[in-house]
Amino acid sequence: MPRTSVAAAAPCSLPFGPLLPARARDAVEFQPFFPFIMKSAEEENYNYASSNLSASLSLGVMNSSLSTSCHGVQSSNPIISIIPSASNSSGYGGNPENEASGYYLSPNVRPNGAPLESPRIEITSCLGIHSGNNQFFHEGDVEESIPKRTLSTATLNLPNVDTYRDPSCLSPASSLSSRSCNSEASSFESNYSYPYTSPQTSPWQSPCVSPKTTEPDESYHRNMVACNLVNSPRHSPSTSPRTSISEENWLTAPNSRPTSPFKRKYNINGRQTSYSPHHSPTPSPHNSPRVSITEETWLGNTHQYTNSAIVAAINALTTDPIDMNDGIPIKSRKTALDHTPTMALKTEPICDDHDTLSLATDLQSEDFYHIRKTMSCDQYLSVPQHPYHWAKPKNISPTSYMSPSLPALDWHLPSQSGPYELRIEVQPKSHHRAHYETEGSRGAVKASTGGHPIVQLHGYLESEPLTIQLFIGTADDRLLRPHAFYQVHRITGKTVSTTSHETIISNTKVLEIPLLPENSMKAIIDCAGILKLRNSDIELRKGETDIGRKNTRVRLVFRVHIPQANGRTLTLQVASNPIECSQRSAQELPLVEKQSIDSFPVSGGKKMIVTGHNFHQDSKVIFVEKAPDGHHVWEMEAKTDKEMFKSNSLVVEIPPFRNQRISSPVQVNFYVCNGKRKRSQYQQFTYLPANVPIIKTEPTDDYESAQTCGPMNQGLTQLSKPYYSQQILMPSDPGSCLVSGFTSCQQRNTVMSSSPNSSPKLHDLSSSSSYNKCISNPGHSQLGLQQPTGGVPIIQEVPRSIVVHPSSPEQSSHIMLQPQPCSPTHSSVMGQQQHQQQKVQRNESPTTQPLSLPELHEDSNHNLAPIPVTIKCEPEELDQMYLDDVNEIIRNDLSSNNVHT
DNA sequence: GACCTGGAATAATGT
DNA sequence: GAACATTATTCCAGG
Repeated sequence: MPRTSVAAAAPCSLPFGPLLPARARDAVEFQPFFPFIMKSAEEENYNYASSNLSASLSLGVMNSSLSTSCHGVQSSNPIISIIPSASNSSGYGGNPENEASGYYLSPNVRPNGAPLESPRIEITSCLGIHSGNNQFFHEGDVEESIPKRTLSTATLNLPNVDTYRDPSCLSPASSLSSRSCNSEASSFESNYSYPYTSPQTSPWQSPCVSPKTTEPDESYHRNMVACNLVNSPRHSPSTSPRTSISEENWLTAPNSRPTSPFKRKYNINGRQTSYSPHHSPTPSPHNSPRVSITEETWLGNTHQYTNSAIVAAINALTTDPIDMNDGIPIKSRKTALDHTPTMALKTEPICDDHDTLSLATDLQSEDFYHIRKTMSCDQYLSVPQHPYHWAKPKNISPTSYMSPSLPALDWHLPSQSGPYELRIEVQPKSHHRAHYETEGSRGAVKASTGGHPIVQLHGYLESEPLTIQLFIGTADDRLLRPHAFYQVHRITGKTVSTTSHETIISNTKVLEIPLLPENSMKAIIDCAGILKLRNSDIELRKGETDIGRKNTRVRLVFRVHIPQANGRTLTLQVASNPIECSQRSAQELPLVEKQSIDSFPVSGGKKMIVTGHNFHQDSKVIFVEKAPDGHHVWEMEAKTDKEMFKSNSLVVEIPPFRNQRISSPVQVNFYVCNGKRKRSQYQQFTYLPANVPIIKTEPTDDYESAQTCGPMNQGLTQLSKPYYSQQILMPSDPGSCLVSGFTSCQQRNTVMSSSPNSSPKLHDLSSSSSYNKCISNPGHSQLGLQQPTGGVPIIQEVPRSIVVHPSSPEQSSHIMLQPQPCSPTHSSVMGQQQHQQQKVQRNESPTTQPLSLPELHEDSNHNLAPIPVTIKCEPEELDQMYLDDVNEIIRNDLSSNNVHT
């Protein structure tokens, strides 16, 4: 691990990964999946007085001792402070429709009476550096705020740069494209300068991959905590110390087709089971969020993404501009600036923030130059003015400034908050052949209707234009994040009507598209193509553990940052339906886009219309029920109506389910098969009990929710799975369900942590995505069993009980088994949590207290029927007993996990 | 001439 | 390890 020396009180955004003791980092809790509200200046200043970066914590997954210890960090390291989280009655997991305020990091009460916010990451950073790619950054604000922060004091000395670089990553197979990342040409193409020596500014990956680690076993244990946090190479904006030109020239002939750097073996879940000697010495690839996506692994593997939410948040805090272009080959940035001035290539990573680049591109030249003068780093060049004047913010408070910390690209955000909703009005086509760097553009992504995708922001009534950010995200229903092997490609030309603008954020190209009130805040996305990066290039990136092979589905991810009157910024995000990007798949594989019915009683018999592509007359539709280990418990070919066959639609008769007596919905899958190895992805389908509602405690509402709400439906379905040792009722947000505008069955993934591979004791942070998607991405709604530490509760299986870990008390109110308020006759989970919340509030307990849920009984015959939930009303004084007991269990779990992970 | 598009050759990789 | 199948990447040609 590289050593860093940091000016003690330097108010600069510094990556705290290697600086922060592992325990502290472990304890840091993020909430990356809710509308991101940037802090007001007042709040910033409050924290600034004590720390540069303060991470408010609520230890949903950590024991309290960690929390305590973390406080020590504050004194030992001025970079980090952990601020206990106060209670907040409105958390993030609430109904996005009626609890808009819940999305805000609303100030509560600090110990001294000052407002205290709910758990989050606070970055108090040097302004200029952290203006981020925020086009609302206003010059006036700059002048007001900059003097408060000593920009020039920010230093980050990272000696041993060479040793920090992992020699194993000096790839003999690095290609021209990778080389181009650091070439002058690339900087010319991208408007930016991309200094070469990234590793020293990329501490995030280091805990796991540091080549200085010479004793794997020892380092393994020593770094495991850190690795849990930083295991995602994707989250390291500097994961790739690109091989230099000389290195590559030495070892490879230009233009030779590179061989894949890793020939990997995968187990049934697509996990990597053997490692190339070139691979970075990351201790546990199983922690990697990057696993190949295969037919077998398409279904939930969210347990693999442990702590990815935290990593995502770390990524958001990362302030590394150095190799943000790393991994973006030359051509991927080619379109950015045919008309831009040549730029110098500077390598001093003085101003250590990738957001600066965004800032550079977002600001008009004048503003930017002004800021540049203020900043100590001047290696960034201006961007010529665009015909569209990238939006400036309203004149906010003179003392306010835009927070540096726009949410990282792999944070999960909702599509709706309060009056605002970001919606994809026209979805892209399910196929788009991405182009390689060696090819010419293959044009913009089109809509299935023939036009182009359309995105619209609803509820925005201001006159200020906004900007939509677009990047290419993963399409598997794990944590949505930027796709490692695809980048958005800016399309220009006379056929393109939409202005766009490229920037790069943490290795990811982002297209910025104006969202104008005169266009009803609607943008036609006719300027976005998709570039395919060579697998070998990406896989060679340091720390990259995902593979590109068969990982050819992407989503368009749109974001909008909405300035709020209080100076904060609300960020909404929505992702498109998956897009298959391979040529072959586009020609051969059947692809299901829609189905007319998501669920039906076990008797079956009803006709279901499946629409998609590449259907044949002899296409088969197979219904399967899968065990967590992937084995097919049941498989049945559905009858298809040959006469009604079309290449883009099939009429299928829903087969009867194998068990006609289920008492709760059962989720199965189906796929279209055109022959051997030519299958569509799995689609979800839910068999409903023949007659009875399932949840007796709240039969009507729950049942209806199950019927009408995809995520809830899935959640209930999961409950019915016989694989659970405990039946778990999923918390669900009915509000988010109401938001759902697309069929949940569009997605095929079932987020199930019930897999035998997923330890029930592990808090799978990444599974947040599922819950989050329930909120933010109706088209891909999923419901996970656990929630990350971030804004929503985590359900953790413990022996004989179910524990809910709200990451902070304020979020507990969103743990709901049913939409309606609990009645006194059955103190529902929500009711208990409210008790807890109130108690915690009274006690001003800053840390998360796990909450006890009523015990659920294992289905005795393992036959799909959980015993109806009976929720016993406990005396209020038992709450603390529960808390204590559960805390103890969690401590034990965590300590054992830390040892065994 | 640049871009877009479809097709296919060929290498790499997996079974 | 060979044969075959599948996938990735590059190349070509036409619009």
